[in-house]
Amino acid sequence: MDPHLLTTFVTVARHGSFSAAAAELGYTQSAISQQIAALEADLGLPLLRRRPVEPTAAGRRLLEHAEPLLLRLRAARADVLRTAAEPRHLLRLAATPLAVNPAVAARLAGAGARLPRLEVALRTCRPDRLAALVAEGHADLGLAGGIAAPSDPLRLPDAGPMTTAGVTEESLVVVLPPGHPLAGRASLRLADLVDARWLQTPLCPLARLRDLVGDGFAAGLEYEGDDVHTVLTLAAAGHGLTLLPASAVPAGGGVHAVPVAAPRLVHRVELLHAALPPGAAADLAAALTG
Amino acid sequence: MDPHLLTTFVTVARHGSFSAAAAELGYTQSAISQQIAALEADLGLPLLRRRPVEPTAAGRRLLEHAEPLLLRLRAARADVLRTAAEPRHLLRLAATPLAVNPAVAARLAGAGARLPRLEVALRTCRPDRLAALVAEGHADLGLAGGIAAPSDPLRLPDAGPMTTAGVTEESLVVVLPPGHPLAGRASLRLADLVDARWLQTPLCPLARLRDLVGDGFAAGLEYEGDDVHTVLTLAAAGHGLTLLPASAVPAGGGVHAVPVAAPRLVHRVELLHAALPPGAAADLAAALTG
DNA sequence: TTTAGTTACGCTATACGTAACTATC
DNA sequence: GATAGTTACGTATAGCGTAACTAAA
Repeated sequence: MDPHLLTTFVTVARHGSFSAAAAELGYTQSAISQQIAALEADLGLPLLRRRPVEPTAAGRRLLEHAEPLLLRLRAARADVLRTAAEPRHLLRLAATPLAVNPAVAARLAGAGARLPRLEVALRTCRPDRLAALVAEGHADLGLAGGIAAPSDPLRLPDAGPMTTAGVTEESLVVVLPPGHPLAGRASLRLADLVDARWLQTPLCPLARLRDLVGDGFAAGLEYEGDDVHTVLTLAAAGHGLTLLPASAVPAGGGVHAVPVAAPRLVHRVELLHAALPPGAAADLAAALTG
Repeated sequence: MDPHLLTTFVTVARHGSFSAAAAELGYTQSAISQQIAALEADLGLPLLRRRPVEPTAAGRRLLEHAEPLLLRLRAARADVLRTAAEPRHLLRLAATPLAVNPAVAARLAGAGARLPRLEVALRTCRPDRLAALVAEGHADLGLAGGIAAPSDPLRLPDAGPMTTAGVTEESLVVVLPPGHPLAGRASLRLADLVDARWLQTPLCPLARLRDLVGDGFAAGLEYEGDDVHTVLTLAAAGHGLTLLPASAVPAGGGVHAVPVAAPRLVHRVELLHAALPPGAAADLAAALTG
């Protein structure tokens, strides 16, 4: 269970090919073969079927573990190295697109005005990747947005010890295409929409909805990106329903936004960070959460 | 960041000695010295100060990561091996002491009556160790008890992908020593007790209370075991207050049990398991959750 | 001076690449 | 027969133990 072998294993599984993995990792194909053999010998189980290369049942199980394991390993290394890192003048802020809502943007602007020496680089990413970005040290601060019950914390992928703090909570709306029979309603109950077709997006993962509401929420179209505009366009074209914070749906933007009456859910934004680098990071964090 | 070196590092840190770690791990002291040196060279940072042996700031940071990392590694191995394990006739059930409450015990008895071929070995352990026990495959099923808001899941230490299902929820009482001024009350608000002295026990961790209620809850005496009787005895002797499910406090047992009015909290029991071994395990799980 | 971690050095086992082999499409 | 993974084998090196060394109590 050497992480080195684990990395090789996930690479082979991803490519479905020893040779391709060898090329990516800078080894010969023979070395990859030997590494996989070593891993299989260690566990005493075949992990891959050959020709075509695909994981066995045990291999699939291992894949589920390997990715988060390797992530945590990288996170641990990054965290330890951070304790000895140079002070940075530039603060790297990563956020999910919906996390930068009007309230958060205003606080950011306020902090920028009050802290003239603060330099912030902002990038957005999918919610499911944000924690990894912060944990691995590619961002100093993370603003994660997600769906949760009021004042409940978000369920973030576990990437090691991290500090989280609630920032804002905003009510959710169901995004309906024009002409939808329910478009005129003042509010909607999600329980009445479990049988509708929904967009599967990282911004509103259906698995999370099933978790919070119950079974149903069949996926219409799956969109793997994190762009709100694209989601709105897809929703307007009737590919499926989705849930967004009210402020993210423009008035008269071709879709109808109907508030969610039950269950009580919000779009919650949380600030997360590992050890903060010295400097303005703590000030910015205070400005965002305070 | 080889797990092998990580294991050596945590062992050395725990013992505060290279030689003691060498003895435990079956190496020479020289090998340990070389392993620590290799780890420090890999990270480019000193992790331990010598004579006396104690972790540096970076070392302390690494220790926080290393334990859960190694746990997950063992859990991954156990989980993969489980896919090829022989069917077991004996089902190993691990539970926190408070998880085996009257309702759960009755369901267990019912399952035993309906499934004559079911053989169950039950062991108890501290709540914070239960997830690890199940993840590492030392138990097939786990019954975890803990304090949570009603219908909220427990916060279990993350030891990899695991299935959880709620089993029971029971109201909580404050355990007061005889003669306590509040003993006569019909109910109590925890917010009024934040300044009292509390028992620090794995069954009712004060960190969790601070999380759910707010600051305060100073620790009187810390008890590291998982024995309910001991906790009751300590509470009766006035070492501090604690929270227990109502069914765990015997009537006329030398202590007063006063229901908690606010915030709304319960003692929740959850069933957790990784991949279930073939056989009666699924039946028992169904009997407990159904 | 004793105790405890480090360094030098030799040995072995591991892990890689080259190249020959083999099985599958 | 071409493609792709395996096996054999030679070499480099990483990791351990023995033993000599060094620094702190």
